[in-house]
Amino acid sequence: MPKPAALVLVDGSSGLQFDYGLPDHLATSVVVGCRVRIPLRNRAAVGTVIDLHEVDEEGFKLKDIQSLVDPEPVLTPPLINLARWMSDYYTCGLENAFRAMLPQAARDGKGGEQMRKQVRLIGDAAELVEKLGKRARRQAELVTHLDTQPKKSQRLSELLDELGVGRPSITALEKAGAVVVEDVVVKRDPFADEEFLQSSNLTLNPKQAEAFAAVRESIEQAGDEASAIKPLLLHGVTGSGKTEVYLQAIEFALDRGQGSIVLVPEISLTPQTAERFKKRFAAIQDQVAIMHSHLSQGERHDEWRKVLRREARIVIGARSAIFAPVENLGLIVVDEEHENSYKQESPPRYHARDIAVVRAKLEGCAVLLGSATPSLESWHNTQIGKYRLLDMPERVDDQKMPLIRILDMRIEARKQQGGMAILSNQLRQLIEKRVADGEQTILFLNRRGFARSLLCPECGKVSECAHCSIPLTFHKTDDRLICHICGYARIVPRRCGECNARNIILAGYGTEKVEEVLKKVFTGARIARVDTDVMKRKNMLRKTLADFKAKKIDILLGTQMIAKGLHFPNVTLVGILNADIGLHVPDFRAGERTFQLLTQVAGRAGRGELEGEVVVQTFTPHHPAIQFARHHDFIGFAEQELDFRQKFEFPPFVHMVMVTVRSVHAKRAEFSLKTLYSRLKRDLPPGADIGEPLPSPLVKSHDQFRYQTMLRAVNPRSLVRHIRKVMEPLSFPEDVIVTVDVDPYQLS
DNA sequence: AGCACGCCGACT
DNA sequence: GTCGGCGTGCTC
Repeated sequence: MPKPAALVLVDGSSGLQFDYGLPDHLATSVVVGCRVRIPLRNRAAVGTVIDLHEVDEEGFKLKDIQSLVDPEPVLTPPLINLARWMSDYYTCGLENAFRAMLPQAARDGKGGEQMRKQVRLIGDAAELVEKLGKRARRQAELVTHLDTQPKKSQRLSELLDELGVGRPSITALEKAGAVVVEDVVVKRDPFADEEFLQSSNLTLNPKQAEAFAAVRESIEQAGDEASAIKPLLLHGVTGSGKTEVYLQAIEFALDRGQGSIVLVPEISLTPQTAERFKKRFAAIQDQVAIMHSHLSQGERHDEWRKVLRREARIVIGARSAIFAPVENLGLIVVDEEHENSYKQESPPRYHARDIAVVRAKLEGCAVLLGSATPSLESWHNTQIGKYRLLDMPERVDDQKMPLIRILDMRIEARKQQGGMAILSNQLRQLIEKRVADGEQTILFLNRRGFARSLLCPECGKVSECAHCSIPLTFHKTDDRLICHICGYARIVPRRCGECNARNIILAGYGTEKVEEVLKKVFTGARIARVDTDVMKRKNMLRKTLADFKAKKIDILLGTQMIAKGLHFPNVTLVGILNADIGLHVPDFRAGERTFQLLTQVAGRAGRGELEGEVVVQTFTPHHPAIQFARHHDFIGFAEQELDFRQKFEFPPFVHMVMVTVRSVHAKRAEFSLKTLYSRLKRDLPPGADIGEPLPSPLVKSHDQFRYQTMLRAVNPRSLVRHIRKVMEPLSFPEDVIVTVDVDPYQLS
């Protein structure tokens, strides 16, 4: 006889799904999306209800759900559908998709408290070792080890890792009463709240009004089941007032009772951004939830709860906020949609902008992507009619775009014989004038440290990281060589490790070196440096930027950190010291990234009454990314770049899937990839192809050797299905890790 | 005999 | 993922 049952996806079980019976007291409260406690074998487990249906008990008896972790469902039906889509598209496993959607605290249902298992020794070590003797060698080792630990206890997972013992050994000791395994609470931070004064809507200029009308229309239409509503791409130059359009669109949705999600890149989610949104909706301040990675577990959980309970209807957040459980969603905004930080580089390797588009489709809501330099993926979609393009080509303040000058550093290098050609004469003169006139300068260099590498002129050896295959960067402040991949640091050698030569050369330059040069050249000027090294100290960044705004600093030198979103009206000169960094990396997106970066940095100039000027120093002045950026010509750049992408079959004309094999043993990684490659190559779906198995451009990282092969296809679904089918029956050695990255952004 | 360890299949 | 069952091989 058929009986009602709940299909439960069990946590941490690599995808097990089982049916469970519904006891009377839970018959009505268990719905799809609930987290439940269930018996599994002889232990207790937690899982997510993914379906309710009827089953015939044949041959076995259904076990009952024991209890609810959370009285309410934590995942809405559209989110479950979204997770299914993700697991299919990214081959990531449904439970991985769910994991991305829920804050950890909500997953374990322990009220936001993070627990960990701790093993503590009770009883006398010497006595126990004596008793265990040589019979239970492993157990004796454990006891001896625990005896040396502070409080005679250690985290279970660490213990297993460090000693290489199995869980059974600990269970045996536990049974014998020699140790106890206990749950320990990890403390969370408190949450501080602020007060915000209401700000009101600004008047929209004609272009903004046009864009807003389109968004409004989209929000209104999205509700109708029948109309497949197009995503909107808002191409608005820096300073064209995109945020005001977002704000009014959110308000419009809110008036209809609909919630909104606004995604911003992690770096732009500064207190100022959050403040702008909180201020606009100050009357309903608690309705704005903020989500980003710098919140503590508890804080994140609190914000997420506010959304779940419908206390917050507007969510502002970084990447993972796309999964906020907003009910009756009206609008999703993805600001700076071209930003690479929307791509998650750990499983599930999703792209939040793409998820936004899919979620909008599933939820039947509007989606608005905004950028001054749209990704070629999104731009292409407007060209083929998949997305609707909205255009805001002018600044709200009617300011002209800054004049951009390109300086050929090849000529400069010839002039400054033997020098490093860091600062051209023209740029130096322009800065001098600004300092004299009391105007401010921003200098941009996307490389931190003092020297890029230490080079031996005798044998050509470069000091490399012990764990990664890249040169170590010399940091003068710390007087250390530091690896920018893994953080490994070592003292600076006086002699070459290879040939013992003494005359080691500092090759290439970074912000530290430039700061030193600037101090020598502009004596008396007030100079500040902004990069992750200086800004490690808390509030240092905020203080430096405040000083700069207060005109206490003449020249601000920095890395990417100063490229985005900052508004300083007194800055009339922006210098890009080396536009070529990042241009010659083995990545088909190198040109696109450089164009985006140059445009963004240039946008820092002339934001006030005074006109701005931008100087770009480069060794490749004719590169299209540089030339089009110079003329503020996004469309021109997109056209030529798309030509190139089409000709060489790169995204957005195909989808790519990167298969990477990692291992501490180079040979094993290489061999495993070759095996995998030969199997992937058989029966490739039509239209798909696979590249040679090769060492990754960064062949060694964090002590692991990496080998990769790139697959491409117009239709990613069939390709991913093929990869999944090939990999399923395959097992690799324990120390070999295989990853599949769909639509990868990191190619090294 | 008692224990460690590796392999394998089941878990509703 | 994790547990239990089973076979093997080692030590007492």
